[in-house]
Amino acid sequence: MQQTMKPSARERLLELAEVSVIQKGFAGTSIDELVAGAGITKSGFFYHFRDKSELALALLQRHFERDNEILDGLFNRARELHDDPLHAFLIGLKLFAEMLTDLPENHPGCLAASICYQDQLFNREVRELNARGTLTWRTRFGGYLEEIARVHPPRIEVDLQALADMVSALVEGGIVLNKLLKEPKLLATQITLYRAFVQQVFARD
Amino acid sequence: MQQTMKPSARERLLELAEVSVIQKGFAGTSIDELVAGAGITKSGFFYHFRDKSELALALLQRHFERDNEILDGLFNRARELHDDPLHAFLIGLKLFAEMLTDLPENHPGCLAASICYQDQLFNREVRELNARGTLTWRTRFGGYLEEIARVHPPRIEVDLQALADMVSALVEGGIVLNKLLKEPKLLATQITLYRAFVQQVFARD
DNA sequence: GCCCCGACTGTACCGACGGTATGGTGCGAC
DNA sequence: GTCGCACCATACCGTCGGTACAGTCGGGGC
Repeated sequence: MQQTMKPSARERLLELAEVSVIQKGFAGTSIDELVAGAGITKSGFFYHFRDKSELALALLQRHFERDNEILDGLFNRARELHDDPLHAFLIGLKLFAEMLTDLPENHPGCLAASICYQDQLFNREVRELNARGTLTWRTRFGGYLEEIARVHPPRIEVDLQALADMVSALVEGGIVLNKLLKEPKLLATQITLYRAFVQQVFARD
Repeated sequence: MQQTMKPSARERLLELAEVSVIQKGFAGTSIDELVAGAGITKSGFFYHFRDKSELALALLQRHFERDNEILDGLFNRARELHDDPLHAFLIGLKLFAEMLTDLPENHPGCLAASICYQDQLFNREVRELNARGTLTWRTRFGGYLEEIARVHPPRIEVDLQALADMVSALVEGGIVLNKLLKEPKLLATQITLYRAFVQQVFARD
């Protein structure tokens, strides 16, 4: 009856878990609930995942991959629109802010922080993947900024790595503030502000 | 034997809970563990707190109070050191950054975000207190910035409320990044960067 | 001296949850 | 035809948050 063209139980579990974790947090997402939703039994869950940590791992992995694809898309497109790395980056940030207006919750930062704040629940592997994901952001934005700095020497002295980390911090923090204050535009506004800062740092005039 | 000048079981519970929550998160802090540490029984815990949410409430309240005292101390002292609101604010931010270098974990933002990411565990009261605490920060920094803007008209167009929220976002996000990457200076560096931004926005020349 | 009250203790129990164990089944590939 | 993947079924464990309720002990008021 219910086995039409099922996208495999594992996929269904991940899909359900993603939605639930974003809504209710990882600790608030029970295995029983997931298996009920996926129409399988608890044994089925533990066939696919050794434990809940392994589910978190798979979820994080998926998120980071999608995340990188999206960011690549945005900033590569921005690069096509403008030759100068600074202006391309500013366009990219604008696109990024626009994207964040639309999907304020569906973000890996959400997952990353959620896991970070309950990290005693998870094994080393999960924590390491989480750290690697964050380092990817540092590398990405650090790279953009260094490229910019070579063409446009900064008007004030700034630590470029810190300026790169600021994106991550604002996204993570913005998600928290958004959740607390229920102002969906907040995240986008912060990125826009960051954009203004970058402009101030590098733009001559 | 062990009842010397006991600071009341309730106080002991709060003290233990604070340490444990910061280390292991709220969900990772069990009531059994707390009562064992405080040398009382589970019944004793539920005598003082209706449930775990009420413990969170008390914890948050304590944190926000201390937090406000500390920030008042820093920025009032900064104000004594300089008459101009901009320079006083910049001094205050420097003091703030220095403070964050020392106590990177013992921060209410940590608690606030920890609760925010598991908010299905808590009742409305806790969530509202959490939101109020964040609004306090917005009001505080928004006030400083408006005062500054009256004396130093911004060189670029910025939303002052967003610029105020940026402090909260950077602190919350900085705590997450610090936890993930284990770089204790990260938070202070971000505040220092924010300071540079504020300077760029308002300083003539 | 008595009684009440606040601050607990002690015991027993509940349901939800993560997780383990173990054996069984349907079905497609080879 | 048999191998193994993708599950199912059942039963059970420890931990945790939480409930229920009776009992205890010391101090202050009367």
